[in-house]
Amino acid sequence: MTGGATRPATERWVEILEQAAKPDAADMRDLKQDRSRRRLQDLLEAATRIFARDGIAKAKMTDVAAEAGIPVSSIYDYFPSKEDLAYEIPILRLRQLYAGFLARALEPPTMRERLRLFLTMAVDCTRQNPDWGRLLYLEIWPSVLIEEARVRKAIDDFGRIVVEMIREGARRGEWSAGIDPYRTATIIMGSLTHMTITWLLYRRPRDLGEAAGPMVDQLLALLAPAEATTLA
Amino acid sequence: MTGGATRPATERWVEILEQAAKPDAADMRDLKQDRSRRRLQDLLEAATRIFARDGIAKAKMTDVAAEAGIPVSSIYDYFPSKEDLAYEIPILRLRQLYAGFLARALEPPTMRERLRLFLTMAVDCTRQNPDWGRLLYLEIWPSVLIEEARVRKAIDDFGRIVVEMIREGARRGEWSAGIDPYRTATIIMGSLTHMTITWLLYRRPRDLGEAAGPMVDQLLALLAPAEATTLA
Amino acid sequence: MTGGATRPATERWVEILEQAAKPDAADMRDLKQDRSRRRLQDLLEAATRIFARDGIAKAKMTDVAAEAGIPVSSIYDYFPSKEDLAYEIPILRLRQLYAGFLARALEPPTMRERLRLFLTMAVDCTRQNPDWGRLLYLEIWPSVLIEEARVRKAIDDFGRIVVEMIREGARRGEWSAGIDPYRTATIIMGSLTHMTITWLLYRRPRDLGEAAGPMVDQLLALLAPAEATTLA
Amino acid sequence: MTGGATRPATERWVEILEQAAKPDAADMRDLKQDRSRRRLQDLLEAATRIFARDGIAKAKMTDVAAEAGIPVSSIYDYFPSKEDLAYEIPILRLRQLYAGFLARALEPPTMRERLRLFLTMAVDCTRQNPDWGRLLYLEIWPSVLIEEARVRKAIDDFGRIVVEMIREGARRGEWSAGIDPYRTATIIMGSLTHMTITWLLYRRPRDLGEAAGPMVDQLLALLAPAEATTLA
DNA sequence: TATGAATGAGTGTTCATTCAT
DNA sequence: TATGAATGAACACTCATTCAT
Repeated sequence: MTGGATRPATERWVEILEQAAKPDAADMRDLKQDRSRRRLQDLLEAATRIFARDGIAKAKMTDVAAEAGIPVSSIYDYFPSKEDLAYEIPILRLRQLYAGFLARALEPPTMRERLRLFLTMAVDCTRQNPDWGRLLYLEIWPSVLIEEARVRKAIDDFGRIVVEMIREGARRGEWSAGIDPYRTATIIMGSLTHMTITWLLYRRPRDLGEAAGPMVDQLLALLAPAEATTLA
Repeated sequence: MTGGATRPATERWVEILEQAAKPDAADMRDLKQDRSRRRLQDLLEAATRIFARDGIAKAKMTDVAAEAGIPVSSIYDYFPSKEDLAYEIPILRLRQLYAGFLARALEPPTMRERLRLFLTMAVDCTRQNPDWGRLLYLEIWPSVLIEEARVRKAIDDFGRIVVEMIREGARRGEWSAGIDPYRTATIIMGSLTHMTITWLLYRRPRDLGEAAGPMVDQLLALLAPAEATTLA
Repeated sequence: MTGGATRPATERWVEILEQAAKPDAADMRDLKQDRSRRRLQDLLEAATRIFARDGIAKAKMTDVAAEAGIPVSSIYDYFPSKEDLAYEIPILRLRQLYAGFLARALEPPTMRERLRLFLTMAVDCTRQNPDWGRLLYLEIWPSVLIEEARVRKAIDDFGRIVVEMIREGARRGEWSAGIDPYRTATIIMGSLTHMTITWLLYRRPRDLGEAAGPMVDQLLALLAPAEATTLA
Repeated sequence: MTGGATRPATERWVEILEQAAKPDAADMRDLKQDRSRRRLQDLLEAATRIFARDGIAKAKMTDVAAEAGIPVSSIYDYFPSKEDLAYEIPILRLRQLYAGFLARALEPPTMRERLRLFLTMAVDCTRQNPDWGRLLYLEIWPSVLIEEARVRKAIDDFGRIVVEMIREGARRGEWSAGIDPYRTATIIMGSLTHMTITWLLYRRPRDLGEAAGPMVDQLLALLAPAEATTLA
């Protein structure tokens, strides 16, 4: 279990993480032009702001275009529809999150610390870009309508990674193998999501980053060390 | 339990609950006609289905009317706008939930059991009417746009009640007074919400009601008995 | 002047006046009930106010009913449509004007004085009830759409009476027979109408009644005495 | 005539006329495209016809669009609302009238002739485009509802110009300084308006242009030469 | 007669998307 | 590639009028 140096990076959670961090075919396009890349960047940022402010359904392409400082029709050079534009945003940034975590995931020696790092980075992602958080947590994630595979996958990857990290931790004996990884993942993710949404809607707690620490601690405490498990 | 028979029903959580269960002025209107009441009922149910299916922003009043079997213009006899119609739905049903819990809240002897009852009833509410759940959890609750006071209040009441019940439990010594009621409430509500949303979107776990029990158990275990406390 | 006692009341202008002052078949109805008459009165007054304020096309029956303090559907007991209600108002009041003038028309000895009386009474009619004036001058009279015979007739009667009075004055030798009665009537009526409309729209001149006197004087001066005519 | 050749063109009536003939900021827009200009022209003409026929309030945008041969939504590329479209019509054409008069206003040597020219041109404007006349005289001018500054101003300019021309004539001694310019202007404008409206509604007199001459003559006769004045 | 309730036909306006240049 | 201009398909909401009671 405890993994010697010989074990290749084939732990399930790393596999999922690596694949989640990898750009997919659909994104390989427009690396061509330079101005084009900048415009795309502007566009995505503008769209994030507008969608976060008005909601995807009510947001107007004119507003997005104006915010980005480009003509409306140019948006259609990059995305085939308003929804596609909206969906691309969480996909890209979640990929950044996954890539960022991948780069540092093996630094901490324990799964507990790695999980803490992942969750903290996720909360930070929203804290640093609340508009993106609003878009993800208030528009995309709960949307009845979004069935587009790529978005769903990007979002679901989060859960998968957490579940697999919990499993790996159990495998390594960092906590009891009796723990239900799904339920625990639900508690961890649900709690952080709820805290994040509350912050997005009411700005409470004032400082999301500050509040995240103790919350994560308490959540990780659910993963009691194997020998001491009392409440699993 | 501490309280003697003399303690009047002025515990904070009961106060909030009572007031949350009370119909407000805006609803006192058309109890008059009988046919009218039926139509209103039909309308609300139809609207719940349509809004759950298409989302509020994309739902068409014609669809709602058709589903309810009434002319579009009749909807406007009851509600001034599509949004008002949509918002009324969670308000009414949450009130029912609060009223239902109020009726049974004092049956269990401990706050722990009362909290379990409340949470179970809440989950059941969605299980029995998934369309309503979709409307509440996927459309209304996270909506960036909804600032209408009555909806926000009805939703926030849920959190207030949970927080105050946790406080009351601590006061009674059922668990440690050191527990942070807000964080604990966030964990409890976030976890259940997350589970519910997952069920609504993916029908996993298959049986929400069955999964709720263990989840609630585990969440209530966070409210560990105040070990050294003898008051409990 | 000329007219001896033997001349029967068959002067053309009197004929037209008498017939214009007579209620027509369509009005003979509802003299029945007493409450009904009162309601009708209220209704007409309320309608005058609302139509004057919002214009006939934009005025709402609900507003009229509310202003009159009766249910909307009751309006339809009296008038078959919004337009009919609107048109009845000038018809009735113009008839009052004609009847009022008829009662006093023979008091002054000369046609000049009679004409002055008629014109003054007409201006007074608006001054005393500006809402009615707005309805007549700004809505009904110029309306492209109104072709209903009764309204057109009631309005045209005014012109006919003026024209015939001018003719009668010429016949009597009060002014030159060379005067074109149509053109003169146009000048007289146009000038007064223009003054009235200006007053209705801008409240200038401040005091319509006061301004009417000199205006009527100047207009009647157009009807120069036969021997002195210079500008006919 | 008082002024020698040195008198600059600062006579009040010329000032007003010049400013009334000048396009305002709001019209400077889309002179760009060529096709666009043609479409706008078509649109304005179509709208004139439809509004003249049905009245502004009852006219349908679909009808206007169909008449213009363009899609409804294209109308909104030019005007923000039905009313704005309707109001622009008299504004534009009155400006043309003012500009046309400005170009020829100084040809006749006397104010009397200039006034005659102005009034004749105004009547001609309606005669050549009766639909426009209907819109102006039967819909816009008397409308209770129109308070839009630009329309009111365009219309009021007419009165201002007439008043100032009368004043200038008195100043030059073409007629008595004792004449009340407002009342005289009211008579002149009211008479012509009344004649015009009668023509629009009943096509009487048959030939408006023919009837206008004698009418203008008679009206200008009100401006009797200042008897003792020899300058005139 | 009186009226609350019901309704259908109507309409101005919006906006994502397309396409000629 | 870039974009201004054009457009069709929608849609929430209104309101005069009707009618059962």
